[in-house]
Amino acid sequence: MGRPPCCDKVGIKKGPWTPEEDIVLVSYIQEHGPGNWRSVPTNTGLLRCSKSCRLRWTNYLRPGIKRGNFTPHEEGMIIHLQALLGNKWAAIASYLPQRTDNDIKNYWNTHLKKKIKKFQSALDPKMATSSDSSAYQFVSKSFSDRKTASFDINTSSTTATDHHASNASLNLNHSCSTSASYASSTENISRLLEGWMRSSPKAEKFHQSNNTLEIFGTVGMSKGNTAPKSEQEGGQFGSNEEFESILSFDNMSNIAWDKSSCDSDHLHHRQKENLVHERKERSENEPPLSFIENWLLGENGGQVEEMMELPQIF
DNA sequence: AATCATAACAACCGCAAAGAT
DNA sequence: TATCTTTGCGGTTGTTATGAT
Repeated sequence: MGRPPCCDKVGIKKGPWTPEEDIVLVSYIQEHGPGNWRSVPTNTGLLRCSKSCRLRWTNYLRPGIKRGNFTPHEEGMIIHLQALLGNKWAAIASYLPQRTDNDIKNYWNTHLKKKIKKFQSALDPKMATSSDSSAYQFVSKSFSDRKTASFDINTSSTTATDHHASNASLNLNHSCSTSASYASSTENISRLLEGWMRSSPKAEKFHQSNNTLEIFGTVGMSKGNTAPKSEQEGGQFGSNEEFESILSFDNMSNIAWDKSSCDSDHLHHRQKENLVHERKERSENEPPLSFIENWLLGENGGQVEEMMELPQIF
């Protein structure tokens, strides 16, 4: 006999939360702060298990959460980070302000995985069948192999692969569905907490520990890695070779990993440690991923937007 | 208009790590 | 140190909405 589920008690409600339940939960957290979830159902009268309450708060009711409509920038971040970290959704979420791990995970599973698969198919049907190739490896290999493709997800037209084409472009114009109508009501509930988040020391502490860092304006290419000049000329690669030089393993392996490259004052300590830890784990078995790491950890503030637009494969 | 298929995403489950006692 | 409790995480499922036939 296995372990009984946490919510199998008689009278424990499951399924979608109602606005009324949300209000009860938010009101309670507004007063007591998040945490001690075990006592929440008891103290609020909610017929929910503690886990459900925590999840509802974390994924929906918590202030500052952005729902739906992932920007191309965010898509790029997710793809890069997934390639770098794997399915560490919590770690990935820590780099995306206002997004929850659940949201990112769902978006990856329902959107990005398909897009990448489609892109893989367009470039190399054989690679597309290989389930263990990460997006990063795939992209790297593709460009190392000097294969190019034009791919427009928006029109669902995949023009495979003119091997003589000079430019690679993949316009993943996201086609996110509109947010559920109920989402807007949770936004309203979240707004109720804004004043509380500003005024309560307890809430402030919570906010700092949970809210992700606004890294977009603070990281970019490290000093050692010069951004392509075409970036300054409008955010496009001038040639396939230039693009390839950014993405190929050969080039990346020339960039030595150095913990000191993490030393941006702007980067959250935990994020640094996460990446350092991940890096150590991978370093023995895999080629360096220094490019992406430097891109994530570097100091060229304000260039990230441009960087994300440069490799338009994503 | 009805039915079926697919997409999107909210929520649950079980495991593991961290923290408390 | 050992045990118990709490929390966090990732995989998976269930429900609803939307589109196609």
